Amino acid sequence: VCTFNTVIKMYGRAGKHKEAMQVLHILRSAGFEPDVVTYTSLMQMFSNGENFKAAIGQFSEMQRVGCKPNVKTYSLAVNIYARAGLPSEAGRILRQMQEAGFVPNAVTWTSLVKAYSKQGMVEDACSCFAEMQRCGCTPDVQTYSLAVDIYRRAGRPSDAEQTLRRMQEAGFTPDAVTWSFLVMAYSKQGMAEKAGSCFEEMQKSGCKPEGPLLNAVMTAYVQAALPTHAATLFRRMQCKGVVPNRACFNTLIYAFSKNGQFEDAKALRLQMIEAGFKPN
RNA sequence: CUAAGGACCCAUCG
Repeated sequence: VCTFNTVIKMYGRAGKHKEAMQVLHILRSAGFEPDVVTYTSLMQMFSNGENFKAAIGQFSEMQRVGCKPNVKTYSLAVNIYARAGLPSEAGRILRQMQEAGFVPNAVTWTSLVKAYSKQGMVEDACSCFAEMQRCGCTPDVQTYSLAVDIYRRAGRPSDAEQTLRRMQEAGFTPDAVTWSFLVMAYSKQGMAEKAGSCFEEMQKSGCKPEGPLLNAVMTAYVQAALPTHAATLFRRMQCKGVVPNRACFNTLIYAFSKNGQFEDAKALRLQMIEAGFKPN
């Protein structure tokens, strides 16, 4: 079964749903029964393909045939409902999991926090984050990052920052993703100076500024009508060896165009191509 | 090392 599961996983990663399902049939005709890993792999495959109905279909099917989901399976089911924008269903799965005698872990809770925050349900997301801790589950970097994201979505940058500070007090080091949520929280409110100081603090703390984060800071400057700051930062970071990604180029080309700097925009487009990115 | 959670762009859909 392990062998078949591996093959299913590989087809799943390649997005080859039909082939994966064919392997499932071969598995059965070879006299084996799919196990919890088989079903979880299939759920993951459909979830990655954004076919949430099929993903949950596998979850139901396994239970129908008496294959018991485990913590990973339940966590994935919560995440599927989170991504599908169905937070109450996600919460239902977590309760169902507890009733079945399983203890939700950081992965499970993080998915549920995301389910609520994605739908803009700030209060529910926050109480979920609190309940997780009441249940004795310690949030990790990813959970804290999503907690910061709750306030970013809600347009509350100071609460976002407070969450990041609490995370540090709890002994965790914010990573590039955590910082990017905070930067975007400030960016959304036009608070470009705040975004810039986050960027500096982040670098001092030893976190490497990767493309997405650089883009978040540049976007903050552009939003605040400071395209020149964005351009300066872009060049300075390039000299420092930070590799800009496609998003950085797009942001800066947009900034130049909006500012009437068409020659700069055109030059950057060429530079973008040289860097191996195709303009769309 | 058979399966689960977080950011930007791209893609997709509206």
